[in-house]
Amino acid sequence: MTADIIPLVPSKSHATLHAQVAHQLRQMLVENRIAPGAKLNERELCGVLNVSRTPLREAIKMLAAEGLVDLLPNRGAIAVELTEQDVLNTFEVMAMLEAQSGELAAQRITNAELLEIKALHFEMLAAHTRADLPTYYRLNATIHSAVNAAAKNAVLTSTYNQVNARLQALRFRSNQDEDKWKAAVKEHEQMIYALEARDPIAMRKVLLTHLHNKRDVVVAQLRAGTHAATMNAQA
Amino acid sequence: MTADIIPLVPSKSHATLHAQVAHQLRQMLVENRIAPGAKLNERELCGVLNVSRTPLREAIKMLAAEGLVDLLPNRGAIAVELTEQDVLNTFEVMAMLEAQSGELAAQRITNAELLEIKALHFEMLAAHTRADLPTYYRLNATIHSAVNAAAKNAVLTSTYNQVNARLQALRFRSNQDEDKWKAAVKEHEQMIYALEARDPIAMRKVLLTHLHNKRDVVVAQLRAGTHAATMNAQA
DNA sequence: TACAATTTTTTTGCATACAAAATTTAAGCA
DNA sequence: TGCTTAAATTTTGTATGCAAAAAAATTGTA
Repeated sequence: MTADIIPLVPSKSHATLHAQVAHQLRQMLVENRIAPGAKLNERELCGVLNVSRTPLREAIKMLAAEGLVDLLPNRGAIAVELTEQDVLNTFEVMAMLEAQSGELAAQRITNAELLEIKALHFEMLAAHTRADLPTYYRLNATIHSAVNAAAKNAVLTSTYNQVNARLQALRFRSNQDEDKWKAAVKEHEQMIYALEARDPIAMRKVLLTHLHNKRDVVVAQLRAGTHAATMNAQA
Repeated sequence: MTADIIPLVPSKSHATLHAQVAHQLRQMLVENRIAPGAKLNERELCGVLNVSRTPLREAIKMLAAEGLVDLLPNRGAIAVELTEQDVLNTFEVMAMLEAQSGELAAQRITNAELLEIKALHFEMLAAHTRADLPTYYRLNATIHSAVNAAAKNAVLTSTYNQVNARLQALRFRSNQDEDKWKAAVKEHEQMIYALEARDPIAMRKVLLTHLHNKRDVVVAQLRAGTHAATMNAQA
């Protein structure tokens, strides 16, 4: 018997086209390569992604179920455009999910997980010191995911990821000022302390504050952006 | 000019086929007409629902994004089968969502909304007295939805509905004993009091207890069911 | 020019067609 | 019989085709 043939195709790229397309579209929406409110033209996207309409449409339906696009009957899909109220509502849910994740994580985290989070935290401090925003954001997201994973609840994780995805497009361009940034780093430190102490209540409190502040940053930026857009429209 | 022709097709049935199909499949899954773990054969479902594979597949993709079915590459979709751990995880998230809904509802509910919930509660008492389980369940779900609506957060509502849908299939057949049932009714009463008092903390507490008990009922039933299935398999 | 109606073009939604993969059935052989 | 292997069938995944709806362009008119 010959050795099994191990496919060179990376296992990460899901076998099916619609899954790949969904992944790519999600990325495009999160990175604002498709603007909020913009129409998703099927023929156009088929060209860009090099697939036929069938898997593309299947992917779009998944994104609709995830709340990333809106379906308009006979008029296709558009990237969701969040009103300020939508953003506030979303943060209200996110805060709850983060608080619960943190509370459970403080109860269930293993030493290995805690050490990894501490390591990530130091990496993030480095990025902050270098004012390397992209790396900071990546590590920040990784830390929050790690806390979430430590809660050991797959349903919570998937719910968290889904709601969070809707906000990513906003945060992607958010450029907080130095004071707010320092405060966020401080909150992350308190988070580490709460995890080390296995203190669920402290953890919940820190994360609620953290999310509260994140919300304020995003809403401020949103208002500034809306204002700028209004002025552009007037010019 | 002639009078406009008003279509007899109910406007509720969404214009697009894939949306209708998604609705029907969701219903079939929730009502256990498609058993957990069962394969969703496309050709077969096309016959039952009288549509071609295109809208059917689009609907299945939406249900996958909602977590109601699992997609197996090149092997189609199967109705999700929740392990006991999955059920516990789901209830952990549901409890959080209900508690938050209740807390917000206590702060934001209008008098009109409160009166309607009280009316529904009395209807539910009637159903309980008559031991009319189907009506009781329907009203119970309606009340919980009404509380949710009173929280005035659309993101919370859609998240709640999505997570709840995964449990509906289990609850559909759950037949609680008289003591548990009385306790549930009692909890609903306390809920009304907390809403009337606009007491968010009491509301949160009641709902956490309520969900905790619901979880225990479902898990007990699940174990009984699994046990029965095991015995059947042995026979 | 401005505006309305009509034609043309584009786009979406659904059905069908075809290829690849998986499953089932049948055949071959110890 | 029991098991492996190969052929037939089914099923999934993707591409294409067609009709209806929407959007854009054109024409006609004041």
